[in-house]
Amino acid sequence: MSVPLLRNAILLSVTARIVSFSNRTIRKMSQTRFSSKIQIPTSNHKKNPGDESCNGGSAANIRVFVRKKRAKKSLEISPKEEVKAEEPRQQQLCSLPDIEDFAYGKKCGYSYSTQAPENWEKVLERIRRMRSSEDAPVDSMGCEKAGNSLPPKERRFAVLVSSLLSSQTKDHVTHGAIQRLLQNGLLNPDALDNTEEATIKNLIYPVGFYTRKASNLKKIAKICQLKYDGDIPSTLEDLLQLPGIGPKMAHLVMNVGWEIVLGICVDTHVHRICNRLAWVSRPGTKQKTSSPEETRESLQLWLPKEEWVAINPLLVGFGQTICTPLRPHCGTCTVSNFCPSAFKEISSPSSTPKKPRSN
DNA sequence: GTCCGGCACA
DNA sequence: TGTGCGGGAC
Repeated sequence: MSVPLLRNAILLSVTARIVSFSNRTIRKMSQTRFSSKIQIPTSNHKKNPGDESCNGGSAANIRVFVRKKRAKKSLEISPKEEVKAEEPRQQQLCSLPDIEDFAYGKKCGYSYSTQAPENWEKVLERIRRMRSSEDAPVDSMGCEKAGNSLPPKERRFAVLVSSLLSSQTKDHVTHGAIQRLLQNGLLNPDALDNTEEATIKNLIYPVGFYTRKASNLKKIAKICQLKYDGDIPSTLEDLLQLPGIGPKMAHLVMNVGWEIVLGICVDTHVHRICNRLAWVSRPGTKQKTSSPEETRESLQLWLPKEEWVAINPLLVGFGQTICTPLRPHCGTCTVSNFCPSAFKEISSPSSTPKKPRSN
């Protein structure tokens, strides 16, 4: 399989996590729609690969943006801000390591280990095999094709909304909420902006944290209208300025919405499993990373970029079925002999992996 | 660290 | 019935 094709296939699997395509649809689409070359907006395309002076995708930069975002409590849009947002992107964006550039961390002055852990390829392969039955909730992606049938701009907005609603919410619940928004003509920034928060809240119920999400949706719709001409932000830093969008969701939206891979989407499963496998560590130490962001930063230093997108659905499903947060099923796990944490946490009395909840 | 909020599971 | 799930804001 050629590299672009492989990339498309990988991209598809993560797309599925968000917009919940059926597996059959994915297989079908990988032969059709995505067989063409991925289009990358020129404004976002990466700059000089060797330029380490600016690192748009680094955790350090993301933390700066998150800090800025938090400092900016109430998000008011003014023409002044709009001008500010137009700062040269060249200064904000920059390249991430090439696949072969494992020494990237050193180049950036980080003290993370850039050494790939022993046997990582074997471990990934075995996890892939364990996951081949596709019995994890992440694989049973309802049927949400709504976003997919929309024009690009609306599809991107649907991806953003899906991401926001999906956190800590079962896939079918997210799907239901998206469907209701769609049926009511609210899956676009203009309509959402002109809708009562209470209405949005009722429509998205019972997704997790629906009150806050309804409020965030309305704010996001307004921002998209005023600053992005009804589209979604096209850079990581702009996405991070949206209320309710943190590093994890921002990377997911970049990957799925814009089809640009700037970083690994690290959620709680990826964070937990990478630490259990000792694949990541705090800078200059062998201690576990303390946050998903730290995990992302550490993982990106050695994991080949080809794996950046695929790693999320792979480990999420693995984390849902076998390497569960509580009582991991080390007895049935085929990588336990490579895992320094195996059998060190209280295991479930039965060795049969149970069907966990979605997401 | 706590809170958000429904829900699955021990 | 209590608890943990999980990303983001504070």
